[in-house]
Amino acid sequence: MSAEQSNLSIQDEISAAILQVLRDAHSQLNCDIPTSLTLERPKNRDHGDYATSIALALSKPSGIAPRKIAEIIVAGLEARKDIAALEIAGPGFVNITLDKSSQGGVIANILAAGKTFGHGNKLNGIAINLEFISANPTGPLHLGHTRWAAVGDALGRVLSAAGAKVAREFYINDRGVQMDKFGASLQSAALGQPRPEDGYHGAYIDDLAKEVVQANPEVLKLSGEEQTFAFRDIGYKLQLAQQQNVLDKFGTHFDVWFSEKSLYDNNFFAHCQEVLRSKGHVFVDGGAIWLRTTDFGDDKDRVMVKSDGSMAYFASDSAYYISKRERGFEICIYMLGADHHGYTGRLKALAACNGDDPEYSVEILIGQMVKIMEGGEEVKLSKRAGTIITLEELVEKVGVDAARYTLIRYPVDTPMVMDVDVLRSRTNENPVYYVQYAHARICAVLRNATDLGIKYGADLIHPELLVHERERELIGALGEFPRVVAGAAELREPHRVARYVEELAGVYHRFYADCRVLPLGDETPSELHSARATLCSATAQVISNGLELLGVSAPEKM
RNA sequence: GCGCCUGUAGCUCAGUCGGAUAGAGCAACCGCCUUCUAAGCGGUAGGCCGCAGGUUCGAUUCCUGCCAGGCGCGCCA
Repeated sequence: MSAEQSNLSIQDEISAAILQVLRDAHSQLNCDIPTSLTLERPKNRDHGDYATSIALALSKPSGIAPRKIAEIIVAGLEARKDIAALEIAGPGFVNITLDKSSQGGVIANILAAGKTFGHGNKLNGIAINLEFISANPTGPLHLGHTRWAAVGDALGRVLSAAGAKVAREFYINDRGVQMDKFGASLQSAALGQPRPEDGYHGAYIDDLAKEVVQANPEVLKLSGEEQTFAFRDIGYKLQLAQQQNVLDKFGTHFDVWFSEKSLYDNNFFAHCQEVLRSKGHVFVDGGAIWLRTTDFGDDKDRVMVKSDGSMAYFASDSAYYISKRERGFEICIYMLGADHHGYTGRLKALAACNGDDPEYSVEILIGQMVKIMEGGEEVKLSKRAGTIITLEELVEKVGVDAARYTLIRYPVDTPMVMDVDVLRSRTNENPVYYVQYAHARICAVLRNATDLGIKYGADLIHPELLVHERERELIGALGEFPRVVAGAAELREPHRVARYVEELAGVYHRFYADCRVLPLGDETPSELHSARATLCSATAQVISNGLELLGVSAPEKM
């Protein structure tokens, strides 16, 4: 139902109408007419509620002056009742001012759709595999993972809201020498021996080693390699559970915890190798088995099976990709840290080797570094992990909502600094509170409305009464939400939702300052009070829906 | 050397599938609570959108080159 609603939004209707006018004038224009058109929302209110520059864009291909084309558009729209004014401005912009009563439709849509307002069908039915975090289960999750824990989760929510079928996956790197080092580190910690030089040195290793022994005292009876492996396998499960627990508290949930090791069960890797071989890109050189990724633009070919018969990391990468495709995902999104951006070439080439269009089936998002400041200095040391601050410690410092919101509100391709002191503050400089405060404020107004017997709801919108500049601004902002969500999903940029919600909160605060919602003193309740309260409830709904997409709570009281 | 990312107000950053006067918060200054949450609102001030070319009706946005910073270039994982 939400899909139909967003299709029926007033701006979509008008842009469709403009395209129809242009198509009708095809013989005159004699050029290609675009298939879609997005109305802009002008910054300057003198330019109407919506504007389009399509006349300027079509001027060149048609050879007709832009103002002339604008006239055609205006003539074609003039009969519409939902448009109050049409104006041709500057070189050929068409400015559209909506009829006041037609704006009420937005409020009705919001109230009818409730939690699903903003959902759409832009990515309807597309099966997307969203892989993020993907850490070694050999220690606590740290800051580098934290950005993805927040952004990846939000992106998953946004993609789902746009209609995609999303599977969020955490790839557990539970194979290879890191795991063995981890086992050896636990073993030596438990036995009170010095840690291996290239092992893990964080303080958490001691605790974990104790836990392992406590849960399985018999490991102490083993010896040598057998004991190392026992520590590794038991410690791995405990550490993974700890990661899962922390993520759960952080509000980040996965559909699939995918074990790298499992790629080698039941000859799956052999099957993948055969798939790639059958497509002609596997070769043997120097006793190693390679994938010829240079066929598709990679810098160098990649080893899958080393000359000693052991598996290179890329073997897992390739098998994992094939697993995703065989499980029916058409788009595989990888969210990687900046230090892994060199993977782009090989992952795209891998897809091409599998016969896929890498531009479509593989998307790689690179997240730049996160730094954390406290007291004007960079925080580097973690008590637990020894070197790098952990996700858990960040949450202890600033709380889940502030941490998530701050991580999400910036585009991922720029490095960011989190200032703990700001995140603990409760003022304008802390956007999460700014937005949450707007929501709590509305809830307070609505509670008071109920106490005063002021009714509000879909049958009390009275759009003809909501003519104050601030009211029109607010209604206009509310109507943008579905487009913002669709854009965030399409561009894989959940931060757009955060920025929108901040904007909306600001518009609401200004409305609140200028438009009294509830009766003053012994003033008689009127339809305007109900209409404004209804507008408030629609705003609360949209703020709440926006925060939901970010995994941030929308408190009713603060 | 090659590749990816970044350079916008004093600070932290938005914006850009090319559009009308480049935005927000902080910091500075001046205002607004005898009635809905002041965790809020209004105002003043602050800009060669890194530099130089190109594309065009129009470039902060696209292209090229340069400068500066971050990151990466293993039969490691």
